[in-house]
Amino acid sequence: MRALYHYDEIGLLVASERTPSGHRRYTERDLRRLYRVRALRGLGLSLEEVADVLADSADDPESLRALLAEQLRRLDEHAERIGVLRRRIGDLLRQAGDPYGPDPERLMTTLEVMSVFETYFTEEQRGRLAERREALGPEGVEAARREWAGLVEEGLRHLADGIPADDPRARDLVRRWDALAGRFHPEGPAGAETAAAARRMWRDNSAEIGGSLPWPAERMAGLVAYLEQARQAG
Amino acid sequence: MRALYHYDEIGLLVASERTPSGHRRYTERDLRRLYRVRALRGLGLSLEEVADVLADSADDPESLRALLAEQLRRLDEHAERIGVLRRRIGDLLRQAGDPYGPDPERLMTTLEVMSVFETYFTEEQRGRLAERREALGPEGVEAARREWAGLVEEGLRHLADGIPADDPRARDLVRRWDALAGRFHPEGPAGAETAAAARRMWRDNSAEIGGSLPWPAERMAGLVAYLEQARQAG
DNA sequence: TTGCTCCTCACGTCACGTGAGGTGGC
DNA sequence: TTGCTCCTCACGTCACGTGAGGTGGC
Repeated sequence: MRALYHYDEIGLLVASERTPSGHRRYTERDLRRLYRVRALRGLGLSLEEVADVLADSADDPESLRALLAEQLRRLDEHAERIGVLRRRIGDLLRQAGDPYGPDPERLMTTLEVMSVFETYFTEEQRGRLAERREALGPEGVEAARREWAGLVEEGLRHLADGIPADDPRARDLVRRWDALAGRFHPEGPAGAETAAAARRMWRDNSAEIGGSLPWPAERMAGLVAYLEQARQAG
Repeated sequence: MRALYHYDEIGLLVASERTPSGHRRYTERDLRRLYRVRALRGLGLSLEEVADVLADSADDPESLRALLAEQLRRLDEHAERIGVLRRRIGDLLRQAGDPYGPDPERLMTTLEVMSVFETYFTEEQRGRLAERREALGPEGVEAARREWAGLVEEGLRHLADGIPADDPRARDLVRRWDALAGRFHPEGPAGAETAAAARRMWRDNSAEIGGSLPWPAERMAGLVAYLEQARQAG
C-alpha cells in the first residue's frame, strides 16, 4: 500500500523496526496507530488533523470530540451545497427534457444567465433575492412574469410606433416596470443596491439575458435602452 | 482572475485579441464562452468535461443533457457517502457525549475496530452484514448482545474453573456461540465466508476488538483461543 | 513621476497513483 | 534459478492560489 510510504515520509506513521534488508516491520503498536489513522481518514479528516488528534488525544480527551463535531459541521455544509447543485441540475434537466421547452441553445443561454447573475450580485444579495422570490411564492412569481410579458409587449409596441422616450406613455411604462421589478427586491437600501446591480447587469448583458427570453435579443436590447432613456427623462 | 490565465494555458478559453502591449482583450463571444464555462464549473463539472460539452454541443444537442444527468448521478452518490459519514460521526459523538459511555481511550479503540472491520470484510460483505443487522432490528441486535454477554461470562468462568477445551460443556458453549454469531451472517456460502473472515479477524486482532468491550482485552483473547480449541476438538 | 492593472514564470496544494529500476527471501 | 514482495526515486494529478519581478496606461 503506497499510503504507508506516504505516512512514513510525512512522519505520521513510521515503522518502529526494519529488517536488516530494509523492509519495514510494523509492531502491534504501529498497527493500532495505523488502524486509527485509517478510521479517521475514512471519516474525512485530513492527515494533518489525524496527526494532531493522535498527538493531542493523550492529554486532551476533548480534542477528538471537538474534531468530530467540526467535521460533522463541514459535512453538513457540504451536503447543503450538494443539495443546491442537485436542485439546480434537476431544474435544468426538467427544462431540457421538456419537448416544448427551450432548445439546447436556449439552455446554454440559461447557463450564461446563471453565471452573469453570480457576477453582478454578491452571494448575500442573491440570498435576499431568493428570499423575496420565496415570499412571493410560485404563483406570485408566475403572475409577475405574465404582467412583465405584457409590459415588454407594450414597450416593443411603443418602440415600433416611434413613441419618444420622454413621452408620458413611456414614462408611465417605466414607472410600472420598475414597480413590478420592485416586488423582487428587498426593502430599504439593500433593495436600491440590488435594483442598481440589476440595471447594470441588463445594460451590460442584454444580449445574454435577452437570449433566454421569448423575444429577439436585439429587440430586448433596444427596449432596455429605451426604458433607460425614459427613466432619465422622468 | 488567475483562472483566466489557466483557461488560456489549457486552451479552454483564449482571448481572441491582444492589445499591442500584450493585454488580453475578451470579445463578446469570449465573454459568453466564459459565462458558460463558469456556470458549468459551478455545477461541479471538470474543466475537461466543460471543454468537451462546449465542443460537442454544437452538433450534438444531447451531450449537455447527458453530462448533466451523469453529474446528477455523481452528486447523488456523493450525497449518499456524506450521509453515511454523518450517521457514523453522529453515532460516535453520541457515544462520546454520554458521560456514562466509553472514555476517550475506548472511543479510539472503537475507531480501530471500524478500521479492522474494513480490513477483513470486503465492501460487499459489509453490505450483507448490514442487511442482516437491519433484518434483526435494533431489539434483535440488543437481545443477541445480551445473550452473547452471557456466553462470554460463561466462557470466562469455564476458563477460570480450568474446564478443558475438549470438555462437553466447552463444546456446547462453542456450539451456542457459533449459532448466535450465525444470526448476523448471511445465508449459504456467503455466510460461511463472512464467518471465516470474522474468525480470522478475531484471531489476529482480539486485542483491538477486545479493547472496545467491557471485559479485559487479555481475558477476551484467552477466551477466543479457548473457543478455537474447543471448535477444533468438536 | 506615481499608483494601478496586467503580464509571465514557477512553485505549492493534498494524498496518494503509477511506473521505473533495483534488491531480498523462499 | 525463479517469481514474488518490498524498496527508493520521481513525476503526475486538478484547478487554480500565491508570490516574485517586470511592464504598460492614465
